[in-house]
Amino acid sequence: MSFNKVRNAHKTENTEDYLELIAELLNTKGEARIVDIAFKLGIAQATANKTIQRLQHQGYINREPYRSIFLTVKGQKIASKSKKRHNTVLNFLLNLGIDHKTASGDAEGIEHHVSEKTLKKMEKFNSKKNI
Amino acid sequence: MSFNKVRNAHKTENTEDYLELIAELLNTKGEARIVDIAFKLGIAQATANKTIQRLQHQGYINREPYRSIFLTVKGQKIASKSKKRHNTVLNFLLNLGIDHKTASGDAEGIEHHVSEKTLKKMEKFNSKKNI
DNA sequence: TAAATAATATAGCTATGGCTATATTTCTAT
DNA sequence: ATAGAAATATAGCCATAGCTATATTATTTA
Repeated sequence: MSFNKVRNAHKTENTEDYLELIAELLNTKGEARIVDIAFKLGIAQATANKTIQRLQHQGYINREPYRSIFLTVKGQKIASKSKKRHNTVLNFLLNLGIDHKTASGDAEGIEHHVSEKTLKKMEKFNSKKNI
Repeated sequence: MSFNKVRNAHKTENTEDYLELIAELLNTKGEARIVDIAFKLGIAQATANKTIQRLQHQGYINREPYRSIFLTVKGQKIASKSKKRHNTVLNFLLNLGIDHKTASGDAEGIEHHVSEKTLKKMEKFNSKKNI
C-alpha cells in the first residue's frame, strides 16, 4: 500500500531534517545549539528542545544538559545519507531549469519521498546534464 | 523559511489525499464509504471516520450519519487540483523511465511538495516527451 | 420479520509536533 | 565576583493521526 510508504516517510522526515541540519551546523559553526536549530527551522526553542530529546532517546544524538549537541554514529549515517539525497534532488531540479530558490524549497519537501530507483535516475540525469 | 513551507504542506497533505480518494471512489464506485477509504489508505476505520469528521467540520465534505460521503464544492476543487498535480508528477516520473509501481509510490509522496513552477516544468518535460 | 452481519460512531489511549510561560543554568560584562 | 542576558529545560496546553475496544445503526439473509 503506497500510502503506508508516505506515512512511514513522514515519521522519519523530521528526524532527517534535524540530523542533516545538526551535521551542517557542526561543519560550519563547529557546534550545534538549540537556538540555532530553532532559528533555522523557524520554530520555538522549546519545540526544538523537545524533539532533540526524542532524538537523544532514540540514539541519534549525544548531549549533556545545557550543552551543545553531537551526532552518534547512527545519527551521522542518517545525516550523510539525507544530505546526499538532498543534493541529488536539488541538482536535479536545477538541471530541470528551476530557479535556485524554488528548487531549494521543493527539494526540502521532495527529498524524503524519493525512492532509491528514482534517485538513481535523477543522478543519471544530473550527470548527463553536467557533461 | 523553506521548512515552514514543508510543515504547511504536511497539514494539507492528508486532506488532499482523502479528498482525491473520495473523488475517485465517487467516480468509480458511485459512492464513497468509510470502509473503502480505510481499506484504500491502509488504516483503521475508526481513524478514517475521525479524519472524515474533521474534513466535514472544515467544510470539505457533506454526509449524514451512517451514510456515504460527498464532496462540497470546496472539497471538489481541492480534489481536482490534487488529481491534476498527481498525474503531472506521475507522468513525469514515468517519462524519466521509472517503472510504474515505483513511480506511483513516489508520486504519492512527492505531489504535495511540488511548487507551481516546478509543476510547469514537469508539464513541459512531459509534453516534449510525448511528441 | 427477526437475527446475524456489516458499517459507522464513540471512547479512550499513544505519539508527534506545535505553542507560551516559567524555571534553571550558563555565559558575559561590568 | 556578581548581575544581567542568553540559552536551555520543563510544564502544560492544543491539534493531528494512529490504534483497539465497544456501542449503535443499517443492511442482508434466513
